[in-house]
This record gives sequence, C-alpha cells and structure tokens, in this order.
Amino acid sequence: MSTDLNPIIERCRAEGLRRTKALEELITTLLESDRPMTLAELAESERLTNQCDKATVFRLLQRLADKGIVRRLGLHERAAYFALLVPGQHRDYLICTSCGSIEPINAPCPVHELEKEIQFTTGYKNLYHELEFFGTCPKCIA
Amino acid sequence: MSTDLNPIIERCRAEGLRRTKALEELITTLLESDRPMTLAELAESERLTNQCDKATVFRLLQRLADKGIVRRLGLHERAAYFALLVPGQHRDYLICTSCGSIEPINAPCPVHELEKEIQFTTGYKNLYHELEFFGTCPKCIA
DNA sequence: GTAATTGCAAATACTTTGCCACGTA
DNA sequence: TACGTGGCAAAGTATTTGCAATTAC
Repeated sequence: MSTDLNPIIERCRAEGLRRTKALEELITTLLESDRPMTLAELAESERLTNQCDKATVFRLLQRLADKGIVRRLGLHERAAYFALLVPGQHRDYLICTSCGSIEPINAPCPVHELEKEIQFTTGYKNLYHELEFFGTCPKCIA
Repeated sequence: MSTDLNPIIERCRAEGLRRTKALEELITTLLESDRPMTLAELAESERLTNQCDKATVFRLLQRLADKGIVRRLGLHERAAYFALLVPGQHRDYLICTSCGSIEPINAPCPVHELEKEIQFTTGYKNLYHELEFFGTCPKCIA
C-alpha cells in the first residue's frame, strides 16, 4: 500500500483515540500488509510482538472497527457459516450489520467474467467466489 | 429453495456416506433455509435438536464439506480477519483453499453497479461489500 | 489531574477430538 | 460381519472481559 501513516493517525485522533506507540505500530503493520490479517498474526508480528499484549491489539482493533477505520471481515457472528452447494446455483447475500439478518440476493451475480479472467491470469484452479453485501436494513434504520 | 432432497442424498450416497436420519434432517434443514447457517443454529433447529448431538452435526458438515456438498463460508482460518479501511480504496482477494495464502486482486471490482441497485431496491443504507475468490494456487497444484 | 489505555490473568465461546456403543449396508 | 456413524464428555483454540497500574493529553 502506498498510503501514509499520519493521515490515518489523524483520523484516529479525530475520533478521540490517543496516539500511542501500539496504535502507530498496529496501523503501520496493517499498512504494510496488502491483505487482511488475523489478531494472532498482528499480535505476533515483528512490530507488535514486543510492543504490547494481544489483548491490547484486540481492543485497538475493536475501537478502530467501531470508528470505521478498520473492518472485520466475514459474516460477523463468531461462528462459522455453512451453506448447501447446489450445482449450477450460486447465491450472494445481503447482511444487516445491525441486526445480523441475512437474505439471499436475486440479481444475477456480476462476477463470473472476472472469475474466468482471474483463472486465466493467475493459474488458480477450481475457482469459486463469495460475495456479500453489508449495510443497515430498513428496520434497523427506523 | 426449490431443490429436492433425494438427488442430494444420492450424491451423498455416491460419495460413500450412509443414509441416516441425521443426514436427511440436516440436508432438509439446509434446503429449507435460504441462507447460510451456523453450527449452533443447525444443531438447535427444529428438525435436529432432538435428532442428534451437536458433535454429530459438526462431523456431518465436515464430511459434506469434504465431499463438496456443503461449503463453509469465510476466510477459512478459524480466526477473524481485519483490514485497514482506506477511503476511496476497495480490495478484493484471491485465497488458496489449500495453503491459505491471500493476495489482493488488481482488477477493478465489477460489483459497484449491483451495489447501487441493491441500495435502491432494498432500502439498505451504508452499503459495502466483500468479494473473495477461492481456488487452488499454482504452487499447490504442482 | 482525568480519562483513556494497557498488561496480566481469568472467563467465555465455539470448535474439535477420543472412545466406545450403535446402525447401515 | 464390517465399517461408517452417533453420543457424551473432555480438550483445544480464539475471543473477550475484569481490574489495577500506567500513560496521554
């Protein structure tokens, strides 16, 4: 990533977070990574392992997610989700970030072209994808 | 879902699974649900709660996932993933189901149109999406 | 000085396994 | 009969919290 540390720290400050060494190192680690990371990976990463406790990293991530500065990926409940795989059928989902409701999307999935392209350019085999939309549902807005 | 139970059971049989009451009820429950479900939801669902133990549901799901009949959603490690949220920047990922490596995708994301449409038709607010491609990477194929 | 932040340890939550009994083929 | 499957209970792993001490502002 080519983004700079300071503007992000400024956003944190604007949200009322204090500028601590742990915060700086955490943001820097995420900036240097070009992919999502787990709590364990972060806590044991070079910059953080001797800097602070895993619980601190956890709480930082929690605050940052609250403020919209990081995002926790996945279907949000702590548990794993399972779905039946019906040949020739593909489902994408719409999930309310407030009440957690999940509903299937009817619209045709616009990703298949890209999927083929990725298969071609990267050499990955057996490609499939997961696509989820998140937002606040009408009930939760009211 | 409008799909029928028997063909799926037949696929299970073809994969060497035995036709048990628990298997039938589990598949039926997943068929009746139009969204992914957690282990706990399944184990406590009407059809299964007095039918079998949670461990049984777990092992069934495990076998079915092995055979490609159900899919476990998400980034596959048991842990939660976190990513920095950079305004104006969106990332999709390509993940190897064998070695677990994650890399960002450069191609422009083809989902924004659909996202707007969903926002319009469903009344959800603050929409965003997550898109991941899964497959076997070239290294793991070799 | 005050409130946010941290470390450490303990508590939860969800997942996974061992072992022996049981049911399907 | 043979081997996949099931129940129950225990172990494993990741997340989350309590509380007193510390630090940023």
